[in-house]
Amino acid sequence: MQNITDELINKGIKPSFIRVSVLNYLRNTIAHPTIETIYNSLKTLIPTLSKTSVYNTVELLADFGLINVVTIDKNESRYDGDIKFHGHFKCEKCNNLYDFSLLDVNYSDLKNFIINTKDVYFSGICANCVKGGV
Amino acid sequence: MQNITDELINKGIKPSFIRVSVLNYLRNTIAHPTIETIYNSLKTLIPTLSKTSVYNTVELLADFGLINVVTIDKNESRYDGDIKFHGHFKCEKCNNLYDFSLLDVNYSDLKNFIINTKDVYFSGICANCVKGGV
DNA sequence: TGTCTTCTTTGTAATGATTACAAATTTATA
DNA sequence: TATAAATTTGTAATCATTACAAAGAAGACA
Ligand SMILES: [Mn+2]
Ligand SMILES: [Mn+2]
Ligand SMILES: [Zn+2]
Ligand SMILES: [Zn+2]
Repeated sequence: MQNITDELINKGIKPSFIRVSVLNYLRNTIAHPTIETIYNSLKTLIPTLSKTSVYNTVELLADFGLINVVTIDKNESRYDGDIKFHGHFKCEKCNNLYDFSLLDVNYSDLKNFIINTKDVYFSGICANCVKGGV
Repeated sequence: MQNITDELINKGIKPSFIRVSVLNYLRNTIAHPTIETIYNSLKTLIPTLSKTSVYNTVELLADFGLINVVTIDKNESRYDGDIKFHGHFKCEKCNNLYDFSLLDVNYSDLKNFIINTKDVYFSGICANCVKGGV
């Protein structure tokens, strides 16, 4: 938890309880939760929490590069506390999001372009659903 | 235009005027237009056109694999008449969408997964905006 | 401590793309 | 032509996200 606080301070962000809680939550889940899920998960820890604060907080954290926004879902953003470069797979059956390693993305045609973000989104059926699901 | 009609027929889709027009429009632009843009562009050709029909049509075309939906834009889908595998770059300054060649995407960790779609989205500043924009 | 200022958090309303759906229109079939 | 089926349209509903002003908490200073 101290490291989370330090991460915020190092970026010049005041480590309010909400900010520390949201960042800590995202750093300790692989679920790539939605706003709704983050909100519900922290509600017991922070009973006065508002959904607007969750929106505000993830926007702030994303702006400072502390988390990533995963827009693989067309109608609901998901948030990722893992900012190492990796790909995302969405299962069309169970809707779970999986991380996978990206060794390299080999491209051309972008001479003189400045590339700031690289997102790789796959979709299909996950191994668990392939062999019968739950 | 005949080839567009045939494409629809080959998929078992009745080639109504709207369907042929939308598919033909998407096959002849590199702009990756939004629903709004498609609607406005075809309004002169089809004065009675409704936005709902544009939604219905692109959904149908996408379901049959005749076009691709590009969800690089968080709040508005874009549609692509080019179904060959390629990446998309979104310029944060001019908001234009650019195609680029993807030689290969080298990944691991997806053993026993069935992969149906692969999307590669980059963002940053395009070459034109880098050297001063318009 | 009390006052003033600034930052954070909250609740509510507005926005806007997408979806739902039934009526109207067109097209196919007998 | 009459009937059925498919397509198209207009309007209303949905719902994630954004805007915004009020409320609350924290910091500075005397
Ligand atoms: Mn991830
Ligand atoms: Mn394209
Ligand atoms: Zn699955
Ligand atoms: Zn540009």
